[in-house]
Amino acid sequence: MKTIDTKAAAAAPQMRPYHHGDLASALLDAAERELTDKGFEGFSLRGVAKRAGVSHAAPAHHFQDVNGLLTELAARGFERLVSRQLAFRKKADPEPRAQIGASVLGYIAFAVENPSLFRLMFGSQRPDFNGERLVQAARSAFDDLVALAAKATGNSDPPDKDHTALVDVAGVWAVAHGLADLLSAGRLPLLHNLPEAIRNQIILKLVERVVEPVQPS
Amino acid sequence: MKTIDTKAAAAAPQMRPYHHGDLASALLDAAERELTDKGFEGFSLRGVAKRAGVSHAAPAHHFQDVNGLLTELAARGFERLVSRQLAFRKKADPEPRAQIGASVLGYIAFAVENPSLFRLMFGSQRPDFNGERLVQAARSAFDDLVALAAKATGNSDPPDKDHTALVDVAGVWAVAHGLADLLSAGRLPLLHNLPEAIRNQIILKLVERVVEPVQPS
DNA sequence: CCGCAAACCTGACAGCGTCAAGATAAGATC
DNA sequence: GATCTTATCTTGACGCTGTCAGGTTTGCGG
Repeated sequence: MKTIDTKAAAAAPQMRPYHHGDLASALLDAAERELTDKGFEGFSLRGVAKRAGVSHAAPAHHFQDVNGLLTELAARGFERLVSRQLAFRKKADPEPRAQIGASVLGYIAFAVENPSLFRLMFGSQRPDFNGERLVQAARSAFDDLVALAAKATGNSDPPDKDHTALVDVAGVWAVAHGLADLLSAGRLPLLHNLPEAIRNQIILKLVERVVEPVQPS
Repeated sequence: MKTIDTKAAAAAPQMRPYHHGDLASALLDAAERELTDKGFEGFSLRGVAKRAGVSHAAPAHHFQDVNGLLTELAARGFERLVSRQLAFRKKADPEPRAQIGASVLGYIAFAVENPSLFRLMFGSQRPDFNGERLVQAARSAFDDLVALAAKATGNSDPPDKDHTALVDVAGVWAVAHGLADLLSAGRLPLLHNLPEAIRNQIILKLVERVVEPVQPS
């Protein structure tokens, strides 16, 4: 008979509502809380299981091991990173360079809002970066930026032969990631202590410099 | 000064004396090997002790705990980061902007050469960043860059009121750190697969863009 | 209704960091 | 030179971790 818990079925109808209902996503939620609470170095699989209210060995049935769980967590992180950038772009001027600036601001905002997740995504070796899932999620963020840079500088097509296009992409990527990493770690007090408006202004100015080739008049 | 017992050393060189002589630095050496071998996430204090040939509890007499050892390791890392930058600067043109470029190349070279140590220094929360030792070592790297940027742009004195000087410093810092982090993690294959000469050329071009304020006239 | 397989639990194992207590060597004091 | 002191290092134990083996519950297909 249909003795399925209604709220569990409503929460994730496509998942298998066997015992717990949807332990897989419940574990992911718990894992994210564990990550933000304990940091990615204090992360514990047993702690996640306890948060989800299951035994310490239950996660093994949904994720191969703790690294598998972290891999899925990182993949979701990359997807959210992209959507954060898109949200910033939506509210910005459609002009390509403004879009790049908005993307960078979104990138940095994500890192500051989710420092532990950001470290897991870029600083950890525990997620499986050979897996299809994670690779694709990570690449989508990159491809987005490449396309934007190409539109802004007029250098079309993927950057290969011509290094000038490469400089643009690498520059934006580097500035965004460098600021994101330093700011999310609180390692750049000069910028960190500024009011957000001014800080964003500075960031945008930096992006302007990087993306615009120096014109020798 | 520590003098190893002569008869013990002469009689059986492979049989270590009860008192090591200079275990503190031996542990640091072993810790660095452990770090490069196992990565900063697989790092184990017991593994370090085994490498140094002592019992698992011996390190406690020289470092408060594993985080204390990692703190010292990170502090030495910052010192080496500075010296690596200085080495690059020595071989470069004394002109301020060339010096900045050399510094960035040194920064990146250090990160690529010591990826695990770099993560420990910037991505980990285990070292004690409140301790005097580590703070001073980390600041020296930063101050160096600030002084250089001031010299290059003509904006003297520490960057405080005027944000333009701040943009310069933050820009160079961000580009250097962003590229260093991404390259050392192999997360920027576009640049990573290029021959080093071309890669350095691109990096220098990027630094040029960031450090040079856009001149409207 | 029955059986089966998926989902979950209990218990065990080795490895980890750390504390307590004992053993040893080096130096100080007499 | 003998004894005391103290720093150094070892051994053993504790609770924590991730993972595996085997047993138990649960829902679904026959």
